[in-house]
Amino acid sequence: MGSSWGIPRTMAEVHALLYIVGEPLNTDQIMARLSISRGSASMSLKSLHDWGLIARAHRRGDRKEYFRAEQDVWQVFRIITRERKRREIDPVLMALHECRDLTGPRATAAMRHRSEIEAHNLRLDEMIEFIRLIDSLAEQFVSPSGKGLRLAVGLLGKAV
Amino acid sequence: MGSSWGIPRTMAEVHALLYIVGEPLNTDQIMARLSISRGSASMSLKSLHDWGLIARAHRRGDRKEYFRAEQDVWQVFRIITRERKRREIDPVLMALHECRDLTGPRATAAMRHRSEIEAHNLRLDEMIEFIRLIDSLAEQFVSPSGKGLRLAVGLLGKAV
DNA sequence: TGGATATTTCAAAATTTTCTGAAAGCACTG
DNA sequence: CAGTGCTTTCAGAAAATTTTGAAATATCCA
Repeated sequence: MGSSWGIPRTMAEVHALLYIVGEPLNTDQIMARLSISRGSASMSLKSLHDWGLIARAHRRGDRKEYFRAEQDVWQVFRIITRERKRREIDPVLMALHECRDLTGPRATAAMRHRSEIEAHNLRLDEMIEFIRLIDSLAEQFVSPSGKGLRLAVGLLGKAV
Repeated sequence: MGSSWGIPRTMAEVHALLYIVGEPLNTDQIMARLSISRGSASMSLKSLHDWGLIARAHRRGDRKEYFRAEQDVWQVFRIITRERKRREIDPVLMALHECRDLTGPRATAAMRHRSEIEAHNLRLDEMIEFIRLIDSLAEQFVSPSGKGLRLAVGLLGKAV
């Protein structure tokens, strides 16, 4: 599933395994089950943990680290959305602002190509405004309260 | 921008160029401007055209084909969302259904691991239901009427 | 602290994705 | 229907991404 979601294949597989198995597994179990290398397993687990999709767990009498996957699909979706927003929207907004700064009032002092620059700026502003909207929409979806997404589904369902 | 959006770099650049320039360009102009090969330009233009992000245009007295980019950011977003839904949600739904079929009533006839299979099925059903919701949400966003997205932004803005 | 076990790192290898450029294909014109 | 100009195709090249595996590092416990 995750491979079409912009997530490395192995990382997606590790998460899928932990999600489906439901109970905590350790690195060796994961390696064996998925036929992947130790390095790969370690990296995938680290990423998944950074994202918050899995939690460390320990068994007493066992020094190995075990990992358990978040089980709530809504929460999983929220986490993935947050990450995608971070990767796909935030940098774009920053880039747009940088572009805008380059042709701001100060930069147009040269007064050459004035109207052309202004046309570009209009277009840029329109785009910045738009991405801002999408950004705040995404923000709602990932809000920790968790209300945004359910609300959207509910509202749009009715609004059809 | 588009490179973090799951779109090939060159394709994104071609679209950006056409969008920013605003007026139609032909293949040679695009090649020159972006320093890319003819094949690459042709393929990118084909994809963009398939998506509906650019339209063919002709100048009289000129046999070359010109391309003009869709100028409305909302429409651009809708098109990209439609494509991403097609690539990221639809196949997942199909895969989930396939999985579900494998462990459906017929398959459990063997009666072994019965409860384990049922637990998996519950999980699977939960996920299918969830992805269905997301899918219909996306459907609203890409609806040709174009109301879905604006509505969502409006509603959620108020709902904060 | 030493030794044993578990985890992380990272350069090189494998894989996947994307681009190139030459050749084939098409369509118009004389 | 041959010539010209433009577009598309696709096998191989290049680039980007991901994985491996062994060495380095960290952790635990006697």
